[in-house]
Amino acid sequence: MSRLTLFNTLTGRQEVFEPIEPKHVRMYVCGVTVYDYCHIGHARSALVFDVLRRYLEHSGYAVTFIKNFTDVDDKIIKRANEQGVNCDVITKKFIQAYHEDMTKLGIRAATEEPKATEHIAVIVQLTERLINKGLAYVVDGDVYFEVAKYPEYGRLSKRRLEDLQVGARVDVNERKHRPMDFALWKNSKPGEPAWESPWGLGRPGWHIECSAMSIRHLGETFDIHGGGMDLIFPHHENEIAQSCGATGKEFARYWVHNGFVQINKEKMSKSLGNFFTIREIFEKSEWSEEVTGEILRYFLLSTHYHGPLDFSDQGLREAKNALNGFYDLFQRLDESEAGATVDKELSGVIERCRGTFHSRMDDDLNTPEALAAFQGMKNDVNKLLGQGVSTSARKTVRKEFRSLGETLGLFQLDTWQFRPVVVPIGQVGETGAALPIGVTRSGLADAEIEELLRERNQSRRRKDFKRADEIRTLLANQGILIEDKPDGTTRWKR
RNA sequence: GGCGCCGUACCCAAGUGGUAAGGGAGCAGUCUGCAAAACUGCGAUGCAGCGGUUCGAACCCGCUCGGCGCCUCCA
Repeated sequence: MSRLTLFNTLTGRQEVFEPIEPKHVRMYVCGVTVYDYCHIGHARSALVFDVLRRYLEHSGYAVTFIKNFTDVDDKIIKRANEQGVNCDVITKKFIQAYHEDMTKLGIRAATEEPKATEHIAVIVQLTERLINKGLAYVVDGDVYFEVAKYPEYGRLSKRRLEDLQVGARVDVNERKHRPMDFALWKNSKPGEPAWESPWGLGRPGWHIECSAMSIRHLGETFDIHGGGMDLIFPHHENEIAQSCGATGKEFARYWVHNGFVQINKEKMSKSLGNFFTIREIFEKSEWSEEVTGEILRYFLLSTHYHGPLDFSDQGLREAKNALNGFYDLFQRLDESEAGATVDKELSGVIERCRGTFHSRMDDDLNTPEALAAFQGMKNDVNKLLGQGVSTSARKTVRKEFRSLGETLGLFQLDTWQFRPVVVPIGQVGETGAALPIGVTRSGLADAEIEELLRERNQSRRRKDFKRADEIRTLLANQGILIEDKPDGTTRWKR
């Protein structure tokens, strides 16, 4: 087991993580409201918790990971009305889009991905429980949680009720006892999705669904609850009030929140219109889907999850250049060579990287430091490679990058080549159709490249460097980079 | 009005009491027919500013300046 520590928003401190069950972690993360495509901010949040989940598993825990879809909500209804379709047309479409985007990013599906609309009965039960306890009240088919009845309200977001009421916008809903009270159940208007309930036809409020689904899938008390910083208040504060109010037990023990993705130091958001969707970035990328996914992961993990992160093309380019170095090394590791003079030193290098990686990740998932550990191993291996490393030791190194990198979703590709689709010369442009993603640079088939390199090396042997350089230029124009090795052969990459 | 975050080299970014990781870009060198890659070297006497605590502070305390977030839906 690891000695993982996590920054817990609830206590405001970094704490040693100890799950309720020794070898089993139960975590819940607030997913997305499915009314539009996801942007990079959603990607960051999803990635952070994917990495947390993977690292816990890597550390020997079994993890039950629940991530919900909010599929009943004002914004969804609005969007459906605009398009003159049923809500489930909208939600189905964007749930599918979500899965597509996450797959491209290498983010694994959660153990369960429950939907609010499939938990109406549980939501109703929980609401009844709160009414019976005197913590909620019914007004004309609406049900509200009475915040004043939960004395600990504000303990997550460190706010006092009095402070909130001063500057907060006055709620126009006069049916509430107090402005801070929030809806558990909403009386539905005609044309809105509605379910039978003891209070008439209606639909659930936003916060109650997460309490209901997390309790349903993980129990009344579980280990980790996560989401973006913006959910701390009021969403998570309300979840705590509802859940603890209903069960009388602690809800989640560790609250983990990720920082925002920003554009020019401003929060990326729909209202500001300064957001990039995940699919837009993949579409615009000049690299293949796999490579683009890895660039994005490297970029997003190069900043600690708790802080803000400014999204930029330059940042992406730097991530790509950093990754180039790793895959250049992997290519050299694939080449075989006799000699094993420094194999022993190499195992020391691996051990050191492994130790650093774990201690840095244990420290509140310090992924920037973890990446630095990989850089260190890369540099050390590069130095040793010139001194004689056996083929089996090379394989061991590559395997180590792969297994440690798996936690971050990095270093899993066989080749860092920008060509999921090879379009032999002559075929490009004939169809006139737009090229698939990743082949914007077109390319030559492997055999054609090998043939040209054969000719070039013959030229070099004849000292016909003019012809040799012509071929280099020709290949470069097709996006092929070549590197001459000391033994007279040439390696190439796209 | 309340609560909170951030300010480290050209850029990105760790470090949060013991004398500034790492990456990207740049420059110089080794190697090379040339190139690429790799390797070597160079690069903040200083961590927004000013005070204070301390043997010692980027890290703790106070004030100031600048940027941002939440309090309304938001990852």
